[in-house]
Amino acid sequence: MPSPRLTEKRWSVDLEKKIQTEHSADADEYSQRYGFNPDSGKEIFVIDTPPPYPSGTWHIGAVAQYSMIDVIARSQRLLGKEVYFPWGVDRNGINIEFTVEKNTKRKMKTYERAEFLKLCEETIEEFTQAMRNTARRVGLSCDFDREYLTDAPDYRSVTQSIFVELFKNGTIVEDLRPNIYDPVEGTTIADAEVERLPRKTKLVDVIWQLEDGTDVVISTTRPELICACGVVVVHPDDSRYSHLVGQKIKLPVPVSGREEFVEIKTHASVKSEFGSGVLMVCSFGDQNDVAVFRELGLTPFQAINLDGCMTEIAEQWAGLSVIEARNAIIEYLDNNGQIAKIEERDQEVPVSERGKNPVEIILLKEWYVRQTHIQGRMRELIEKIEFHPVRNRQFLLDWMDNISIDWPISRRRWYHTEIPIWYSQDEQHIVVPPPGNYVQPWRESPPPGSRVLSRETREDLGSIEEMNDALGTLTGEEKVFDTWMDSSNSNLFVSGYLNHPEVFEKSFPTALRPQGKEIVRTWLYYTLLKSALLLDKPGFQHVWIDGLGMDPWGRKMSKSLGNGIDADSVLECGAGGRTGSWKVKGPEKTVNLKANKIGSECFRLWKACDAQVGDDFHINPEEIEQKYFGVLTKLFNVARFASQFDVPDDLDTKPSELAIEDEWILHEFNSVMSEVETAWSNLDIYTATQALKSFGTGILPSHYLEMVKSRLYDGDNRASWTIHRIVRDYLSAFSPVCPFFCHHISQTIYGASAVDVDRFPANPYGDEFDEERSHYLRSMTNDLQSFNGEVWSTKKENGISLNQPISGISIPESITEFSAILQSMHSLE
RNA sequence: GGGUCUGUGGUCUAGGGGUUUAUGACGUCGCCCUUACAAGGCGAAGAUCGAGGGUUCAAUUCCCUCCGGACCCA
Repeated sequence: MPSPRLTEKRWSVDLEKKIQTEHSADADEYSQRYGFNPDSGKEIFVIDTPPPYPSGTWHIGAVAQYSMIDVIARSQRLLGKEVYFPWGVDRNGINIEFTVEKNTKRKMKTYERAEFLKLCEETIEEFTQAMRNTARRVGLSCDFDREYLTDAPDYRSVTQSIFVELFKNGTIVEDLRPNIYDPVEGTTIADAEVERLPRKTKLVDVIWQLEDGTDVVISTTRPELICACGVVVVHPDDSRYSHLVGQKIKLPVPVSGREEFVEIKTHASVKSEFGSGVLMVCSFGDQNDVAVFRELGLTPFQAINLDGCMTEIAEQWAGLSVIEARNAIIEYLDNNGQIAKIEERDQEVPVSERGKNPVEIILLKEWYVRQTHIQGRMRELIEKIEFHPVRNRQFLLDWMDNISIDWPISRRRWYHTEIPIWYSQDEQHIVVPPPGNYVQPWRESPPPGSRVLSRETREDLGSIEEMNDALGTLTGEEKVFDTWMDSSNSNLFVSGYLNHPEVFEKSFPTALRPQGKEIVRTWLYYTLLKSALLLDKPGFQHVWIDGLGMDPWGRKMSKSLGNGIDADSVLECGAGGRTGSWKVKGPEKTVNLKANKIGSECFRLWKACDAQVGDDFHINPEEIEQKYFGVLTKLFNVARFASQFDVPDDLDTKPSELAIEDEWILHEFNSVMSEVETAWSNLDIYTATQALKSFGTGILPSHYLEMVKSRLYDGDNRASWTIHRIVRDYLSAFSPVCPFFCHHISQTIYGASAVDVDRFPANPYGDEFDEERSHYLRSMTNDLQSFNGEVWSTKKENGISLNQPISGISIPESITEFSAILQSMHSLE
């Protein structure tokens, strides 16, 4: 073999790492390659990448998903778009507060606020650095120079400006409403942040009495809320109780500062078969209570305070925690003979997603984004968005069907974006900063140019400088925003809203929102809501919703199950002679998975080939290696083989007199390439990668290369033109999936990197492309393949080695045009 | 408990009323060092298309029920 230009014997993870290091070594070269240049004149394609939340480890499923977003970014560049692939990190939120609390064994509220914020910032920066490394390692072609952090002043100022904008247009309101509240963490949370855990609860049948002394049994799991009971209801069709309706019933425990009788009414929400079929409605046991209070126009009581303790109306139980009060009241009722029965029940208790604390519904003055009024319009706007896969649009629509209350956006936490408001002394006015300022009202005065608004009418009354005297002492708002208030601006931020209006003009609606399906109800929904409220636009052109990474048995990966797989261990598997080994808890026993070499290219190839977008995918490192490392080896060898033959000077101009087998493979290649181009345009990674993989490991090496080997060795430059043209263009088309692999090979053989190609490779026939001729040649493919297979197996059966001559085999009529080459290929006699 | 999605050889996947004796890949088994590649080649075995009903001349495909998984909700 003449010496190949590609000198490495094989593809390896060490080679991959070397290429990767060189690739990011020169920062200028890197940003030339992957940076966003809005003035390039190309069509702009902005990707609203999901800013990951740094928590110490980056979930391998998320990394896999992210690498596919990179495939999209790179394929869009290949198609000639000006791609902005941002690198953002979501760093606001209660998670990092918990981490700091855990690390220092001190609760947040025992700190000075500023001191605590500093601890959070330092801790999250460490986690962020680990994440940046993984992002580079998996080959993300993000514009790392423009990294955005959601806790940085530039990002937070956008969140704050958008809040002011929405306040002015009437979409943000302040109100005293029932809110879901986590008493342990001391903050309001949104519907979307509540989850349910199974617990044992006591269902208590309490004996109440009517005015005339008749006993009525009412079942409840929350006897401590009797003091907040506003009405007792039965089902309108329940004949057992119809005589009760309209009567008054006495609360079975002493209360303070309220009427001790309530009326009995009917309500359709009562489940007659539950307990005794008589229901006490309290402010607020659950969402249904809230609804009943609203429908019947009752005035709610405040039974639980911000610390999760009973208020004054609970009489002698005031000041006790909810649980203490429950036990004490059960005991009290029992001593008075007012308990008919107590039953242990399994119940799903609503808890906060982050703190896992049972939540309460209490009345609080909070800030809200109005959303119920705009659902219809949002549906119209969503119609204009293309979903990938189409069926995942349903997740969004289902969630929207369930929206019945506004979105509470204020939180009583610290490491979040502050609500940018100061209140005047008489509380009638509010002061908001001018756009472009990040403010911290809990420790700062309003910046110059701040505006004074009427708290009630939102009317702009003038600047702070003009109004200063009328305001008195200002009080800064201490509350902060729900983190989704920040992250739901990501598409606006990366598209240039407020900061780069001329870019925003060209790039909104944002070209693509890629994300996982588990955050449709939050990130996707809230982002679309913002776009609708602010701009009355759809927010995105495409939404790409991927499935989740599961363990090898299809279960969710979690710490408690012990079935997690660390992303870095897979990416580094095979580097520096290290192999990978994973102990993963399976459904029956712990399994030890082993692999010798994976790396980023193999990992990306696996995800691109093995899972359709939207389907959950099983992550098994053994399988990734077994199925896909060999593909890289094969492709590498094809290129290495080609690289021993001189590269023609002009690969762009097709020689006029090609042999029929050259023509044939070019047409086969063309047809694959047009399928790939279409697939890349449709964000269809699976189809593009599959098509390339099967051509590159199948028909190209097994049939074409075998046919033309001798011509190549003989220095036939039509054959070498054909193979080099195909390899070069193939690498370009494949570069989105395995960028370092393709970069290295193309750079070595052709002196130009496949990752820099910004036009999808052209059909070598150009204007002379003859559809009929193409069809005619490709119609012979099957016969060629089976003829070759037949010769190979016949030789084998007869113990003839493949390079020895064989006689008595005739070439089928359908492929007689290939007679000459087939004869020499197989040494037919 | 409800909604949405999903279930194809050991594993992963294609297809989506008849052209299917179900595609391809990996793995398994047998044979072969063949001048890029044993990280290769040739060949073989392996699936009542989750289970049960129904619609139809015909179901892996459509419908229903159930079972398993995922996501979401009460």
